[in-house]
Amino acid sequence: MPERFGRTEKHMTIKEIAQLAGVSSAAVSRYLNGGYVSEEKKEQIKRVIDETGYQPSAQARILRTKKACLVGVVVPKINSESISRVTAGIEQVLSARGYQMLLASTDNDPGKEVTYLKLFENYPVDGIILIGTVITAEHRKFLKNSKVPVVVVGQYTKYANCIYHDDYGAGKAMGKAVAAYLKDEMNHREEEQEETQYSGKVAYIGVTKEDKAVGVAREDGFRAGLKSLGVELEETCTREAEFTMESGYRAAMDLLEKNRDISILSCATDTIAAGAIEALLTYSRKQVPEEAKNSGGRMQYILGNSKIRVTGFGDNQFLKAVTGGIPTVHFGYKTSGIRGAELLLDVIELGEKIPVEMKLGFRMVRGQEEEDAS
Amino acid sequence: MPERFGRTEKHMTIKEIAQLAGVSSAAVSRYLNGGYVSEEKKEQIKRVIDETGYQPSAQARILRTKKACLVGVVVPKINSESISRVTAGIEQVLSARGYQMLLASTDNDPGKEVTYLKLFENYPVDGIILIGTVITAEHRKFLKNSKVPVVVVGQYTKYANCIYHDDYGAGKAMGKAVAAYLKDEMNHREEEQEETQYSGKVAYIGVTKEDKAVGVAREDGFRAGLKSLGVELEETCTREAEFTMESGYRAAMDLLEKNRDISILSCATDTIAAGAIEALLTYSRKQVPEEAKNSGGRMQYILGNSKIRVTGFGDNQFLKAVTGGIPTVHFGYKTSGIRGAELLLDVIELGEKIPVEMKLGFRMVRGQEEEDAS
DNA sequence: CTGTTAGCGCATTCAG
DNA sequence: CTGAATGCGCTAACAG
Repeated sequence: MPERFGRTEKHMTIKEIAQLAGVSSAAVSRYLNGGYVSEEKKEQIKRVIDETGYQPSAQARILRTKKACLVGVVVPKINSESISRVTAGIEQVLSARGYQMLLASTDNDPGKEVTYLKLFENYPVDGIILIGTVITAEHRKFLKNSKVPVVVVGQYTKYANCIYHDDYGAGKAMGKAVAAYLKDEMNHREEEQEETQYSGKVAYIGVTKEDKAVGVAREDGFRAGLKSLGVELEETCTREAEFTMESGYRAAMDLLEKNRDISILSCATDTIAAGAIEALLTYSRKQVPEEAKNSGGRMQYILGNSKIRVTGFGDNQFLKAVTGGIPTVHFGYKTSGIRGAELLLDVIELGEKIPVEMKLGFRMVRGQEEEDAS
Repeated sequence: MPERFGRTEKHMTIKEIAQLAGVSSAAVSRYLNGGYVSEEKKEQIKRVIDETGYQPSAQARILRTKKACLVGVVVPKINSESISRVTAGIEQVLSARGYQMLLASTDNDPGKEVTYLKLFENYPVDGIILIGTVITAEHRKFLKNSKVPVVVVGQYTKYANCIYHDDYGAGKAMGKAVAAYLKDEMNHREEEQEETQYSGKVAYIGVTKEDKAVGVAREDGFRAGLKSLGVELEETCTREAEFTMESGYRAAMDLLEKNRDISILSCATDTIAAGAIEALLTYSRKQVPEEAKNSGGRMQYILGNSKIRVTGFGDNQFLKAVTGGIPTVHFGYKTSGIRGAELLLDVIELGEKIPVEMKLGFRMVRGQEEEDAS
């Protein structure tokens, strides 16, 4: 093991390089930035820089030039497929236009969100993208007074350029699909004169109403979709969860314990849906241990005699891969990242002043079993 | 819609604040940093700052103080449970000690890794944590000469403080478990005198050998574990995949098409395993459409007559939730994040010079079915 | 307690 | 083409 690491070569400044090369610091600066330098001196400078491994302090450069070629992205969490899709989109246009991206994760804490926004504001970044969850008064205040341009992705706001998804429309489409499925099942049962009573009851696991997109628009749309086909969502069959699998698991367990006749369990996100699937798996093992054992624990959708279906939102590929896919909604997450970055760069580079609000559409994704049937 | 956003209030400097408050800039600086200021002037300054919404430029402060209370973390990808566990550990100790964390994702491109390391080196961060994949010559050069302290998590290196996992040991344990399972199955078949021939063949989907931890140590350990119980891994039954589900899917499909007698399919990561599960699901639907249909597409582990088991590494909770769990290995990812951050802060704050190499252990996680049996 | 002064490392004038 | 001088916004050291 070596005795110590790093800092073997003293941290050099442009001045020292200039001295070693026998030129002025300005010449070195020009050399670095493509200004006029004679071939002769170029050689000198190059030699010294190679020898010393000198790297100019971006820090100081930015203080001077006010240009970092960097944008900061504030995200609610790191371990999320939807968010990584957004950041992939952002990164794509950023790197194409010579920018780099720095991420700050708030771990679903809106307070931290503002903290990191302020950090970025006073840190050398040219712009900020906020992948929004809730927009509090603090957020609004920040957006109004920010020294650097900000675009908000995933939430509507009138205080900044924003790109959001048609959560209401998506919710409504899902509500209709769920209602249609229920009616269809009922008809089948009737035709086949099955004994088992089929309630056709639907349950919903939502999220905090403070999240206007996922918590409000998506759920309102869902209810509207159900209602349009005459199905009602009973309040005893709704729960509120965090944006985690564990929380979805708990909510689903509670729902299952208190309601024996749920036919379809819709969740506000695919992550929550994953927790719900886990709950069904656990619950069915508890309830019908024999059956579960015989099927190798794979009968997660079978609870007692009635089949419970789970639906989500977000089109999570991991979930689709390992379960075959549940009914869900595909949002253009990557697209929203792309558009968001483009918007931001237009403001940064072109000084675009006209505010933009952009709403992106969606696409229903049918689940495994329905696909098979078609 | 408002006409434009932000920058409504001109960007103020400490000097302007001082002028408005009728004091010196130094007084304002002291006010901001808790130095001596008379009550009277405090009032003045407070008033002006409140009115203007002034926020000091962290940028300039850091240029001066060489202290950012910030650490940069370079990660290979954003959408990963293991990595988010590491960053959660880092964040935990960082925030407890008054630091903030910035992330840079390289999207599995080792070239970008060095780019971002250099970015952080010249930006105001006090230290860097690299969640390592491959350590190239470029990496070593950087680690040797970095102006700021670096700790590497997830890979062994002698050029920096590092914290890594016992991948060899974990691989070996998994190899042994797989071999034991195979022998057990063979015995069962023999006892019950079943017709179906059971090959007991094992396949492995690994990753690039450039990744010394996952690609080399883990696989070498796995082979050693198998061998210790007399099982061999045939070269025709190995594939190399990227660290993605899609890649795991492709590798598994290829394996299944070219080898009809695989009994157990071990994967270098749970993410790859998820792709393999998807492949089994797809493949079995293709091969035995009737069975698959009858079981609602849930018979992903049944291929023809022989049961194929999938194993992974990483103890992915999402996978466990929706599938019930496959045999895998739990690494102390969060712990490595915690220790890594502690190490880094000790170097930053205490100037700790003694190099540290830390190896963390693991824990086997049995899959769903085995748990049931016990 | 306070204001003045001198840089942090760099890029950009402006004379030469 | 080039070097000396100036200042980005802030804090540390000093003298009041």
